[in-house]
Amino acid sequence: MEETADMMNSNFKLNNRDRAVLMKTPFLTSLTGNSLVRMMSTMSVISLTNRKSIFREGENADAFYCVLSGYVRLYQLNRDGREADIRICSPGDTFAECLLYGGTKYRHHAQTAEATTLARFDMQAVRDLADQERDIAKAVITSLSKHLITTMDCVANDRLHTAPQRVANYILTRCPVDGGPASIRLPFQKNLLAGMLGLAPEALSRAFSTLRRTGVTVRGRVIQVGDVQALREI
Amino acid sequence: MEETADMMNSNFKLNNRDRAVLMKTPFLTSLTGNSLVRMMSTMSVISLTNRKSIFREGENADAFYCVLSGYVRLYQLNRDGREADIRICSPGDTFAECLLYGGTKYRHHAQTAEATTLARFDMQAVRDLADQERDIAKAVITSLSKHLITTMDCVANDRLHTAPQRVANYILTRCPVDGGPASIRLPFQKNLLAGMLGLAPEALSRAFSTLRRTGVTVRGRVIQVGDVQALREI
DNA sequence: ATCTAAATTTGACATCGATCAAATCCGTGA
DNA sequence: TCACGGATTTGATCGATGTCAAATTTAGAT
Repeated sequence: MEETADMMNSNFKLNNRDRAVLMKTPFLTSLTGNSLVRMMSTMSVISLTNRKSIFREGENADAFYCVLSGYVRLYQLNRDGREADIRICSPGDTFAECLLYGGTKYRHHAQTAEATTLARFDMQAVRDLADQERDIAKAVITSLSKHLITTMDCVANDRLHTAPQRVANYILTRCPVDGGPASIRLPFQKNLLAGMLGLAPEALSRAFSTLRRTGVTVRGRVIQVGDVQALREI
Repeated sequence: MEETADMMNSNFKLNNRDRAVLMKTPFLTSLTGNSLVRMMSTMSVISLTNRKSIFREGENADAFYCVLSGYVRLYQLNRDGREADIRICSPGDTFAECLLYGGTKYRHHAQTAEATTLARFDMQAVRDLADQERDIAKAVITSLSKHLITTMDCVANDRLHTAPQRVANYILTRCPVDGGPASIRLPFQKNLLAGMLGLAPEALSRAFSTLRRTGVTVRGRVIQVGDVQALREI
C-alpha cells in the first residue's frame, strides 16, 4: 500500500494534539461507549498539504469534515472568476455538515490553506446513526446550532462593522479580558484573517495601520496591543 | 379575559392560511400522531401589529418562533445606534431556534415589520421533547440545516455580489424559469427587501434603476422583467 | 375621490474598500 | 548567514455604497 506525500488516508497516525481536537469536536465530545465507537467507525483521517482541493462546488456531497489541524478555506467564484472566501475553518470547526439533511451537493469549493489534517465522516453513515442513536442526533443538533450562530454573527459583523472594527473585534477575542497591554500571535497567515473578516488582504493591512493610532503594533504575525480597553472603544 | 388589539395570544384563532403555513414548518411537517400533538401543545399563537418588539438582544431566550403570516426583522445596533438588519423572516421561517442548544440569551432584536402572526414554541419544552422523541430531534436537525444553508448563502451573496446583482438574483428566484418576460409583485415594502439584501433603502432604489437598462421596470410593488434570460447575465 | 403621512426616489457628497502595480518584508531552506 | 520566493505593505485610483436632505410617489384613511 503506497501513499503519496500529498495525501495520506489513515485511521492510525493521529498525533496527540489532533486526537485531542477530534474528541472536543461537537460531534464526538458528548458521546460515550457504543455511540462513540460507531461514530468513530464512520470516520477516517486525511492529511493534505497546502492548497489541495477537498471538494468542489456542485460535487456530490458524500462526506463532511472536521478540521483537526491546519486550516480550510470555503470559497465561491463570482462572475468574473474571482474567489471570495465564505468561511475559514480552524481546528475544531466542522464544515458541510449542514448537508446531512439539507441537500446533496456541495455548495462551495473547499481547499486547504495550510498542511491540514481532517476527520472525514461518511454522510450516509452518520445519517443512519443519527436516526438510531439519540445522543448522536443531539450531537448533530449541537454542532449545527453553534455553526448557525457563528454564521449569523458573521453576517452581523459584515453588515455592522468597518474593517478596523472587525480587526479590533478579532484581536479582542484573543486577548485577556482585563484592560492592560497584551500581545498575541496570529495562528495563520494574514491572508486567511482577511478571508475570515471578509476583506481583501490590502484592506486588512490598512485596517492594521489604522489601528496603530489606537496603540496596535504589528510585526510579522505578532500583534501587540497597548491598551485592550481602548481597542474596545473603536 | 381581555385582549388588546396589539397583542392577542390564543391557540384558537388560526385562519386556514396560517394553519397551512404552520403545518409546512420544518418543525411540524414531518411529525405525525403523538409527536405532532405534543409539539403543538408546547406552542402558542401570537398576533402582533406592525413594529412591535418580539424580543431584545440580551434577554433570556425562553422561546423560539415561526412566522405564520407577516414579516419579522432581526437586527442589531452598531456603535452609533444605527440599526442593521441581520435577517428578514418570511412566513414559514423559524428564528431563534439555534438557541435550543446554542445559548441562553437572544443575540439580536426581533420586531414585526407588518401585522404578523407567530407560532411561539417554548424552548425548554421542545428541548425535552427532542430528547425523548426521535422524529422531533430530526425535525430540529432539518430546520437547523436549512437555516444554516440560507445563512451561508447570505454571507456568500453579501461578499460576492454587487447591489444590482443581488436584486437581480432576488427577482430571478421569484420568476418563472423560462427566459421570456415576467411580472412579479413584491410581497412587502422595499424597505424589507433592502434589509434582506444587506442594502440601504437608497441603494436598493439605485440598484433598481441600474436594472432598468436590463429591461426591469418597477412601479410600486410591481416588477416587470422584459427578458428573464438577460437578467441572469448581470 | 381626496388628503395625508409614510415610503421611495433622487441628488450631492463622503467614505470605504477593491484593485493593480510596485516596493518591501519575512520566513525558509541551503 | 544568505539568498530566494512568497507574503505583506504601500501608493494611486476607481467604483460601490452609505448618508443626509429634498423632492416625489404611493398607499391608506376619510
